[in-house]
Amino acid sequence: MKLFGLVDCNSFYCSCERVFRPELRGRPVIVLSNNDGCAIAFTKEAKEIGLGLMCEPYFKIQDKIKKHNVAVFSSNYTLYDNMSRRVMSILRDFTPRLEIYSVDEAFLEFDGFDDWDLEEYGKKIRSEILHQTGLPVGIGLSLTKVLSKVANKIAKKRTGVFVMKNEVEIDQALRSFPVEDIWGIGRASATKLHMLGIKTAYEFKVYRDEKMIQRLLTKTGREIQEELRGVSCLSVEAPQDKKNTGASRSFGASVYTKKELAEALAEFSSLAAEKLRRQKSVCFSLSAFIQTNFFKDGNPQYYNSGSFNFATGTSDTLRLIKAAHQILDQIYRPGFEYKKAGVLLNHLIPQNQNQLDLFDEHEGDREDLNQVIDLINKKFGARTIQSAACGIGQNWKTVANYRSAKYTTSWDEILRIK
DNA sequence: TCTGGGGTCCTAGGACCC
DNA sequence: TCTGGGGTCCTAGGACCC
Repeated sequence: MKLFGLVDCNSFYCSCERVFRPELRGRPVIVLSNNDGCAIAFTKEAKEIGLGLMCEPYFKIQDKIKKHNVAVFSSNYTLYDNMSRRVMSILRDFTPRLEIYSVDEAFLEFDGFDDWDLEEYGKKIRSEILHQTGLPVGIGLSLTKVLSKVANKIAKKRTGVFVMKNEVEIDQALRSFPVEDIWGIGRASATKLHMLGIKTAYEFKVYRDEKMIQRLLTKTGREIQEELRGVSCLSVEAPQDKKNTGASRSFGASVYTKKELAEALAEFSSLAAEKLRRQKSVCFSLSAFIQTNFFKDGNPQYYNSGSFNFATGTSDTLRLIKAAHQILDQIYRPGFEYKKAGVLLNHLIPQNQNQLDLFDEHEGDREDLNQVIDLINKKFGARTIQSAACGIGQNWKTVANYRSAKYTTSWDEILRIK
């Protein structure tokens, strides 16, 4: 019998911070989004005092933060990525069938483990990760991916591990599981299901009008229903190349000039190009957008975007910057207070399938140059070397007032023990 | 004063072709 | 009044995820 497991780190970002600041144990901790804009991660203690609303603006919760002595961190993705890698590599020791689903979650597939005490095995995985990284995880095991997600949520309320293998156990769990908490059922689908009188996962599972589900929730919803019935539709997937990528940010300060937008777009193009090269792909199209702050009601609003197609696939930073700047020439309008911009790369294919265009007069990709840039930046830190187009002052740069150190990836910032 | 970023999948409908 | 039929490809937009 095949079984699926879902391992998920508890309050991942907060836990990463706490590993290096053990005095914060038992204290509420939150982590803010880019620009310290809103809260995106919360420890149990933070949720207990009424925080925990995803993407609640920081300025709206400041009173609570002061009152309850909440520890606040800017997000430190360098640290979280590195911690994530450590967790995933431990998981790989337990099963070769592993799908890294997000920075803090992985699906595991177990085949031929029928005689094993999976509860015990789960506990072993859990204690190994805790021991080696200091991060607490929850583990759910069941017959399908969707069911393992359910099991995982239940695990978190208990000892950290929960296995449900037979129909009786599963149905009992599903009866008290709200339909809107199922993985893949968002707000819109939940509303539709409620209108059909379906409130719990169990009621969804046994709802017989499958055509109606197909019509209202499309193929995705039907598959979820099957998965609840124990019929596996979703498999554990090997990592695949991204089909799109990009980079976008809100600005730390308001931006008015074309020059600053050009710098920002150059920076985002560089970031996106690095991602492209990391997965050894090239893109055939780049689109760029600029926009004002939509939260400011009184202000005149503006959004525009444009795209640029390449005759041959490219991952060359300078070529991408040039394209982004051409788009900016077309979409920039003076007189607006800009708050956000971004670059998206589309039509990605593997670099080794890229065909050179005989008639292309273009200088082509500076592959050697890009490789050297990537190497230097990897060794000495991001943006050690970059295009001058990205600017020097960068006063639009992301704000991060509460950033912790890069404890695990930078010798300069390594933890000191007195 | 202050409101994130990066993805995937599915479907409907338009454009186009014979 | 009545205005083919069937197929493919592409894109925009919705919904969802962490």
